[in-house]
Amino acid sequence: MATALALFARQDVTTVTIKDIARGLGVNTALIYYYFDSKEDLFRATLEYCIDKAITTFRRLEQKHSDPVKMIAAWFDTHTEMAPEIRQLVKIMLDFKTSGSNTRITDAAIHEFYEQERQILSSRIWLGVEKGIFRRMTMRQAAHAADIASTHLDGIMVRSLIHPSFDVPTAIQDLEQIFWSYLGYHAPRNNGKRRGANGARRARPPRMRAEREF
Amino acid sequence: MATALALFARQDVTTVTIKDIARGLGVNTALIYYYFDSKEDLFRATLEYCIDKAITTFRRLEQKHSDPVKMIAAWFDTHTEMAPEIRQLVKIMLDFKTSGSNTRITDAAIHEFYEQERQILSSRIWLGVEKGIFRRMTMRQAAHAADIASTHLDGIMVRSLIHPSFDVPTAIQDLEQIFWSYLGYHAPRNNGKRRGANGARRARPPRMRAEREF
Amino acid sequence: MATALALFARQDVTTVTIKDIARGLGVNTALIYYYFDSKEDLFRATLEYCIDKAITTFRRLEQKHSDPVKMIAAWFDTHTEMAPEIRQLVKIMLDFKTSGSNTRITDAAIHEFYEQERQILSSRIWLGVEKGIFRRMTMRQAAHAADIASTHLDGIMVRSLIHPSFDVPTAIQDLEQIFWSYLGYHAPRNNGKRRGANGARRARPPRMRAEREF
Amino acid sequence: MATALALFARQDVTTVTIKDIARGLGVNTALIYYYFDSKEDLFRATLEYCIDKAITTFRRLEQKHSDPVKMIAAWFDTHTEMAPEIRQLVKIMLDFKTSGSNTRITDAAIHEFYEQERQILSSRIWLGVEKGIFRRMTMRQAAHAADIASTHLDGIMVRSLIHPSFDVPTAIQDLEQIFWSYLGYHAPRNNGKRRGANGARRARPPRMRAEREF
DNA sequence: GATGAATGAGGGTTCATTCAT
DNA sequence: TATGAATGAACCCTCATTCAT
Repeated sequence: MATALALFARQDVTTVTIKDIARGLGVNTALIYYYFDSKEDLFRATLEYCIDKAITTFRRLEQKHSDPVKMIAAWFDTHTEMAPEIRQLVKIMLDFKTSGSNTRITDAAIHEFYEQERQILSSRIWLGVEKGIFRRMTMRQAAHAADIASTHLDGIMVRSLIHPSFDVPTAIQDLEQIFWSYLGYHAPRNNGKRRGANGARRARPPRMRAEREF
Repeated sequence: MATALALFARQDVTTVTIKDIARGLGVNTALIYYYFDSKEDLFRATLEYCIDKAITTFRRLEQKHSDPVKMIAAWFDTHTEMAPEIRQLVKIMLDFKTSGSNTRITDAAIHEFYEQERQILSSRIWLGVEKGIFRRMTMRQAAHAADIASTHLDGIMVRSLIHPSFDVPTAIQDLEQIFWSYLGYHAPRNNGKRRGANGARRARPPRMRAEREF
Repeated sequence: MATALALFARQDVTTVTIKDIARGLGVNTALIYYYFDSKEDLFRATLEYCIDKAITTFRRLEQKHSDPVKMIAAWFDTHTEMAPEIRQLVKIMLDFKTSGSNTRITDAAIHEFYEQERQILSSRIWLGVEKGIFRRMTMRQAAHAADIASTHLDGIMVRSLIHPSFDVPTAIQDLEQIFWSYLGYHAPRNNGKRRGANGARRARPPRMRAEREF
Repeated sequence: MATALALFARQDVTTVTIKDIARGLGVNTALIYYYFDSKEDLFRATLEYCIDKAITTFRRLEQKHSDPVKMIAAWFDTHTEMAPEIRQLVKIMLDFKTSGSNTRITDAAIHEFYEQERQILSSRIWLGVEKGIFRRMTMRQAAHAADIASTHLDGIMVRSLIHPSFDVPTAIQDLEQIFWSYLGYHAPRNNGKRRGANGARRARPPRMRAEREF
C-alpha cells in the first residue's frame, strides 16, 4: 500500500497501472491480486491506510499536548513537516471522489478523517476558550473555527499540487497567524523557542504589528 | 470544448474517452481529430478555454467596480455564484498537473490565471490602502493578502469536490469576513443591501460581535 | 460468425480466443468488439445464426416436397449431407447450456429450433397418416414420432463428436429404416434411385430381409 | 475425483478451476498437484473413474440377470435411474473430446466404455436370438442393434442436457418399446409387475396396437 | 466537414503451476 | 501431507488514433 500510495500520489489513479505497482515492489503482477481483489480494492485500502496514518498522527498530538496553544501550534507544525503526506492524502481523496467508485465504506473513511481533525482541533480550541486564553465563543463556533483552518490547509495542499514551487511552510505560518488572531490569542513575542527542529520554518520578521493583529 | 469541459469536470480526465465526448456532441469520433491533434491537445485547449473564461470574468469585475471594497465584495460574490465553474477549473488544473502531460504552454496558462487573480485583487487592495480604507501595508503585503484569499478559495473548492454537501456560500462568506478583518476594514453594519440576487446567500445572524470582529 | 462457428465447433467455446477468431479472419482483435459487445455476445449471435441457417434449410425442404414420404426422406438425406453443420449446432447448443450464460433470447432460439423441426416433421407425418400412407395415429403421436427421430439424430451427432470415425451416414440410414417401420410404412424395394448425389451414402446390401423388415 | 466430477458435470471443464475443486474439498490448491500431475491429468483420471463406475454397474447387471429380456429391461431401467450420472459421463466425454487434450489412454477408456456396453448388450441379444426369443439375426446385427440403442440413449442424454425439462424416463421407455419391436420381441401384456421401484416410470397406455407393433 | 471501419498498444484480471517450508 | 506465497502466460477488453471514402 505504501508503494501504491507513492504512485497514486504522483500520477492520476487511472494512469497508475497494476504493473507499475508490481514493478515498484519487484514482484509479479498477479501477486497483487493475491492480496487485493481488484485495483479498486487496492485503491480503497490504500486510501484507508493513508487516512488511518493521518488520524493516528493527530491522535498522538492530542495525547502529547494538553495545553491548547501548544497542541494547535504542534498541529500546524505537523502539517508543515508532513506536507508531502497530507498533500498525497488530499490528492487521493479527490481522485477517489472522481473515480466513480463510491464504496460506502470509503466515503465513511473520508468523512471520519475530517471529523477527527475537527474534533481534535475544536476540543482544544474550546479548552482554550474555557481557560480564557482565547476569546469567548460557543462550542459551535469553536468547531467552525477548526473547519476554517482545515479548509485553508486543503487550499494550501492543492496549491502546492498545482504549483510545485508553492511555499507551503510560509503559507501554513500565515494561516497560523491568522488563526491565532481569529481565536483572539495574542502570541507572545515569538522568541524562536517554540519552533521545533523543523528547519523549514525559518525565523521571519513578524508581518503584523501587535496592536493591529493583521 | 464546452462539452469536453463538462465531462472533464465530472470524471477523471483519463476516464473520459474521446468517444464520450463525441457522443455528447452527437458526432463521429474521428471528427474530434479533425479539430484537435490529440486528446491531450483537446484537454489543453479546454483548460485554456476555461481559464480564459475565468480571467475574462475577473477583468469584467475590475472594469465594473472602481471602489476597492465593492470590487472585492463582487469578487467574492462571483466566486459564490460561479462556484461550479471555478470548482471545475480547479479540478481540471489538478488533473492536468497529475496527467503527466507537461506542456509548457499550459503551465503558462495556469500561472497566468493565478497571476491575473493576484493582480486584480492586489491592485485594488493597494488602492484601498492608499485611500486609507484598509490598514497600512506594503504592496508586497497586499499581494500576499490576495494570495491568502485565493488559496483559501481553492481550499473551499476542493472541499466541495470531496464533500458534495459542503456549504460553499457560507464558507466564502466566512472567508470574506476574515479577509475584511485582515485588511483592517470594518464593514459597515451589514444591512443586507450589498448582497446581490444570489439566493444562495441567505441572511444569517452575524456570527461575531461587532466590537471584536475576530 | 461463420469463422467463429467453425472454431466453436472444433474446440471448446472457452478455449477459442478472440484472437483465434480475429486471426482466422485476418483482422485485428479489436474489430470483433466493433461488431459484437463481448465474446459472449458473439457466441450468442453465432448460435442464433447457426440455428437460423438450420431452420431455413428445414423450411426449404418443406416447401420443396409436398409428398410426406419424399419430404421425410429428404429430411434424413439433409442430415446426412449436412452432418458436419448439424454436429456443430448440437455441440454449440451444448456448450451454450454449460457456459453459464443464460440469455433468455438464446434459450428461445434453441427452443425454436427444436420446435420448428418437430412441426415440419410432424405435420408431414400427419399428412401421411391422413392419406393412409402411414399407420393410424393421433396428431400427438405424430409429434411424438418426430421427437423420437430428432432425439436419435442428436445421439448420432454426439456419437460422431465423441468418435470421429463414427459412421454417420449409415447410422442415419438405420434410423430412417426404423422410422419408416415405426410409421408403418413399408418402403418400396429400395432400387437406389431415391438416393441423391451424396456419395457418402454408398449402396449397401440391405441388412434386413424384406419380408421381415424388422 | 468425485468432487471434480460434480463440478465438471455442471460447468464446462475449462471453466472449472483447480481452485474451485480445492475449495470444494476444503484443501489447498497445491495439494491437488501432490496427487495429480496437472489439471489435464486430474480430468483424465476423473473421466476414467467415471467410466469405471459405469462399466462396473453394467457388469453387475450382466451377472445378476441371465435372462436376455430381463437383463435388457434392467439395462434400460438402470439408465432411467442413473440418468444424472450417465448424463455427466456423456457430457464429460464430449468435453474431453473438444478440450484438445488427446491422451491416448483416455481415448482408450472412452472406447472401452462403449465397447463394454456393446458387448454386454449384444451378447444378451445374441443369447435371445439363439433361444428363439428374438428374431433371427447375425451376431453382427445383434451388435448393431446394441449400437442403435446406445446411440439413441446418448441422444436422450444430450437432449436432457440441452433441455433440462426433457422427460428422460418417458424417452427411455419409448426407446425400449421400439427396441423390443426391433428385436422382434412382443412384450407380454405389461401388467406393471416388471417395473422396479422407479416412480418416474408411471404406467402409460400402450401407444401401439399389438397386431401392428409399429 | 464528416463518417464507418480498422488497428496497435496496453491494462486489468485469471489461472495453471511451482516452490519453500 | 499440506500450505501460503509467488509466477508467467494469456485472455478479454478498451481506447486513442488513423485511413479510405
